[in-house]
Amino acid sequence: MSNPVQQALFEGRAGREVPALSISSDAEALMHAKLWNNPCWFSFRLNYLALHFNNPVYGFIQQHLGLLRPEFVVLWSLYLGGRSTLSDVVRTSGFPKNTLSRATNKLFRLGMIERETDQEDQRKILLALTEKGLGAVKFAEGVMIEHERRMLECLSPAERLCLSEILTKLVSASDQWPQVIDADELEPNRSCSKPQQDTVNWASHLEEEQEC
Amino acid sequence: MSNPVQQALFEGRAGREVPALSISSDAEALMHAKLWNNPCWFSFRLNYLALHFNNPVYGFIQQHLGLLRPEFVVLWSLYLGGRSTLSDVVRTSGFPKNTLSRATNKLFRLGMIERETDQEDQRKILLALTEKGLGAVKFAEGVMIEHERRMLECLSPAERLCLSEILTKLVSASDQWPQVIDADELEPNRSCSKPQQDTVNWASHLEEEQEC
DNA sequence: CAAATAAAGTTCCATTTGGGATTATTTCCG
DNA sequence: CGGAAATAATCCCAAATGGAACTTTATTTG
Repeated sequence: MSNPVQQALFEGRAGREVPALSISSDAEALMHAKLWNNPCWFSFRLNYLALHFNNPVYGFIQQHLGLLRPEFVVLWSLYLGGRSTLSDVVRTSGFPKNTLSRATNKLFRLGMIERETDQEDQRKILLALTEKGLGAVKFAEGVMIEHERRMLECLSPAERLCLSEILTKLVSASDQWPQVIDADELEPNRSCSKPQQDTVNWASHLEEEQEC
Repeated sequence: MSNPVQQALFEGRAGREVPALSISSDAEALMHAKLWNNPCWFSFRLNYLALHFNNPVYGFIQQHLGLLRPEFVVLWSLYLGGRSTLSDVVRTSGFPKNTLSRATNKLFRLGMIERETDQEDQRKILLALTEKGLGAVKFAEGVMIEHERRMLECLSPAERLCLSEILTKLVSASDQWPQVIDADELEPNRSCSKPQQDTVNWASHLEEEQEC
């Protein structure tokens, strides 16, 4: 562990190594700072890469299928998981349930899914793709796979393997991460200038704000 | 390359290896399919992991600082990049400019940023953190770093180094990815059942849809 | 140099979003 | 068994969002 980058990674401070390249515009300088000098290097790059998948792909889906992201999320879930309830889709997608309920209604009116009340448990409504829904998914699937392929083509096969293994490890560990952060858990001695600061103070200015 | 996972990665089909574990609920089965049987393994895991950072962290920020995500994005940008214009933040964040314009107004009214018209170019308004804005960022920074640390603690130092290098490579290549996907680029012979299908058909049902 | 074009920010307004209450069904437990 | 708690899905409505038009200042071009 002689290398400063390895040292930083060991301490959990990776990603602060700065590639030496000349910066032309101000926006480039800002992007450079966000990418290479960000204390949350991992999360920022994660969001950055996710954005570069989502924007083109969901833009395409909206333009050519007329479906919003939550709507396509339902289709994709049913494609991968088969007949499922709305709650199952909610739990595996991170979208709120009323958003997906609306999405489901629209897909049903478009004839892309079918609904059937579960006779075992009449609270549940089982959702499934129709032929039309499957066609829509298949239509988008090619574009999604192709875009992902282009994103990954800069990596060697070994690097792709390594990435897959590491992301697998992260995803598998994710059930041990806190779903919600509450201030009580924060250890009081952080690098903050005012250690004993009241954590609720910040929000107190908001009540005065009405417009906008 | 004897191993089927390596073979899949070489062909760009990684992530379809299925860990043998027993599945209890339906939602778990669906999640399993999404994680381990998803043709877009990379993008799904990317979004999944990003969600597990964003939801807790922005939930915390909203609760304790009273700031929405676009508002905090502006603060974080100014923290990392120093004095910047709104357009620079727009270009490096992926949020639309009116959303960030509103965010900027709110931050200004809260006294968290200051604005100064650039005397070189009077179209530009330079934004900078105030003491109060810096305090808010610092308050959130500890929580963000801690949450990211917890996400990465399942990896060995070598794995963190490897992940950092691979994400760096991906981010660096991202300027060569298409920003937008148009159907003209699609090669006609895809694995779709109807190769000659009109790509615009799908959206044609939407005009009829009024309510919801 | 004036007209056309571009760029930075804001405003307008229709659409989308999501927290919380509501309804209906099922499960739990005394 | 029967009331309380839990679960599935929807509804209501205020808030957030983002496309497009607009205003102002700068740059390009004929």
